[in-house]
Amino acid sequence: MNSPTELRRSAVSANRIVALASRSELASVEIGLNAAIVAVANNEPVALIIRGESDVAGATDGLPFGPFSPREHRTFEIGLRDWVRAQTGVELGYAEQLYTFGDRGRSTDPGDVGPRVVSIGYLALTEAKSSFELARGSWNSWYHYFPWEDWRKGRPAILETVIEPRLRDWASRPATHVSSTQPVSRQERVRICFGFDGASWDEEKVLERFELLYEAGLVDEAARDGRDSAKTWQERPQLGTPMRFDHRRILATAIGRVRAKIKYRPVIFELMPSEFTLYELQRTVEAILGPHLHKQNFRRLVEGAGLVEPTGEVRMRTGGRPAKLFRFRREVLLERPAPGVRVKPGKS
Amino acid sequence: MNSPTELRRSAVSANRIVALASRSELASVEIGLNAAIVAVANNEPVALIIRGESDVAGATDGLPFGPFSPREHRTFEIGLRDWVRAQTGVELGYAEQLYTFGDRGRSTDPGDVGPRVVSIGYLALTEAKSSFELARGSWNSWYHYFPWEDWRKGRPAILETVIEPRLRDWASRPATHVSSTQPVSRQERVRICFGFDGASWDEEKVLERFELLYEAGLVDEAARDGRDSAKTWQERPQLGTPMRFDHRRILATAIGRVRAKIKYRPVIFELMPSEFTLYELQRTVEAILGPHLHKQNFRRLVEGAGLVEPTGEVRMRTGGRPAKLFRFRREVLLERPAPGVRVKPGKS
DNA sequence: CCCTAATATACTCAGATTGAGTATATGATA
DNA sequence: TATCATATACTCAATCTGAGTATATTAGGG
Repeated sequence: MNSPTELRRSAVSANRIVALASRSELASVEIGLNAAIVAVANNEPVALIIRGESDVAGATDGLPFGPFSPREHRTFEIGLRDWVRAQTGVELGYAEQLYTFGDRGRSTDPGDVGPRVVSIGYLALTEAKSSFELARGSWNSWYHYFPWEDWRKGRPAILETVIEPRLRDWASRPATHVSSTQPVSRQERVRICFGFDGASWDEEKVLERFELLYEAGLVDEAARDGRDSAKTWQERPQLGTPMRFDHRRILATAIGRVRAKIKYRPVIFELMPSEFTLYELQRTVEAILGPHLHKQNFRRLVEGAGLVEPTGEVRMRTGGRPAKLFRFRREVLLERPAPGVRVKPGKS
Repeated sequence: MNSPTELRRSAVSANRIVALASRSELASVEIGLNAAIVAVANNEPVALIIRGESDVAGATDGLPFGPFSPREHRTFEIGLRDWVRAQTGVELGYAEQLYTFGDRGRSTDPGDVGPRVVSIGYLALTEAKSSFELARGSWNSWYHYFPWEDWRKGRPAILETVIEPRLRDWASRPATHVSSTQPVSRQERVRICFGFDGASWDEEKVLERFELLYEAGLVDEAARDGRDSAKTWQERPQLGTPMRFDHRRILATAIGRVRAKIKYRPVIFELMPSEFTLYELQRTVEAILGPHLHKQNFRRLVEGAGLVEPTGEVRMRTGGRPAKLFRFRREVLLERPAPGVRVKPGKS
């Protein structure tokens, strides 16, 4: 088995396909880089938001956006760091590519067949500096844009009062396009994504939830893009602050990715100062993940995994017994395959 | 906190940045879609390979590659499925975006400043059909391209005999560019990626390992791209079959992603026929992950997680007691947040 | 100066999960 | 019908995990 059985009748060589790629129909694509720059400030998870002119639907907020110029930059990431620094004054720590967005019908101009902007979304993590140090933009809470993701005070009321009834309504209507590639019913998708009927809430499904609200026409972007589903609502509540272009979708992707990532990579420390107490670390994790964690077990986990080491110092005036200060043990990266904050929600 | 503190002095609006994106320096980027189409045939993990004309270094093998034409396709994925079907006759099951590759110096033509091809890599999983059903291309074993990843018969000898001495040599030489963004020494990277000095082997680090070999100039692609490190070797062994463009890098990314993914999503069933025995399932998982698993615990895990249900039928002529046939229980998707084959290697 | 509130840190314990073993069932084959 | 080879079932100890109680150490009020 596994012997290469290249079929000789394949007349079209890969070379010809590459040649195809040079034809004009392809040259009309433009590439932009979008950065979801995430930080935690005062236990609030924030993203760096640039306010621009209103789009046709009145949205002003957007993510930092920069052109990718092949001549200047050897890689996407170098380009990204460059213009983020130039535009906002922020020096990115950790950065990873998220997703490349290129769907038609996501732009402001739904019918366009002209040059399309393909945007490569990046997730970047950084320590929250004071807003006054920003050359441009501001740190806004995630939950400004995704109020239904904010579980820090328990299940957000907006789920019961607004989202659930409308999504159930939408799910009960027949799908416009019955597609065979979609084996799961609307009902089931709604149930799983939003944890209705006793299904559990998966904090990582941020994008799936946003996509569902978009499909159902319940977010402003759907109306702006002229989706039919948006027209079926008599009056539509505003679910979170809308963003320009498809930036809210990119931010949703970023939030989902961070929430998943801190569980298996020690990226949480990108958001922390160099020295911190274990409780500060826990609060930061909670800011990202949502519900509170069991304090004692969190400590056991973090220390047991060798993620941190005490500096020897303590922090006074904590309101009680002084807290030991810790720093990130970079060496874990060399010791364990995938060290992360593998936490599960608990009591207290 | 978290009140939007947009600074008024930000004169450059996001709109102007978007306008920038329309300038000619950006219009010169072309987009291609690459698919790493993965299957398992006779317990061998394979990818669909297209053989084309030799590149300057003599590499002929490549991944299926197709242009992305914005006019024709609403989304990348639709475009991908379309030309994969047209080119190879394969109907893709599961597909997910992997990564967008755009580094300069990765192309055949290192000094180019002209139009750059940005390729969006996709991972697709499919049930292995007979090679004769392929309109074009052939199913080749992964390990053809990455022999050091094949741990099915224990640690591959090539690691000891060829890779380790050369990587140690390379690691002991000073880095050409001492970069502050690279806090980990060459020695440490080599140790962690390849599991030397008692470090554990992480089967997911496929890309990291390939990148390291590339940096060290030990794979043919590095010589082709004119990397200095490749010139330092008197005679260079061929480490795996080279591929055209940066397709081996894309394939490495794909392998790493599948290996990670089957642990937390039930994608393994995309590679299986609709009915199978538990041992067949285990063999497929082993083909993807490498070392063998503990049989009894594997069964307990898979059944316990509700991933499969018996069909009631049995498969005779297994060489012993007949094996029950199972099918994938699609309902798990609706029950558990992230069901996958969370397996760890074991004995027997 | 001592008591109390508040927080940090330490220890305990039962139930669940996991690694790894042994035992039994059953068809194919000689 | 004995034996082989494989499938399947059961067992058990070690570890991990969720969740609780107990103790230490400061700040601040009287």
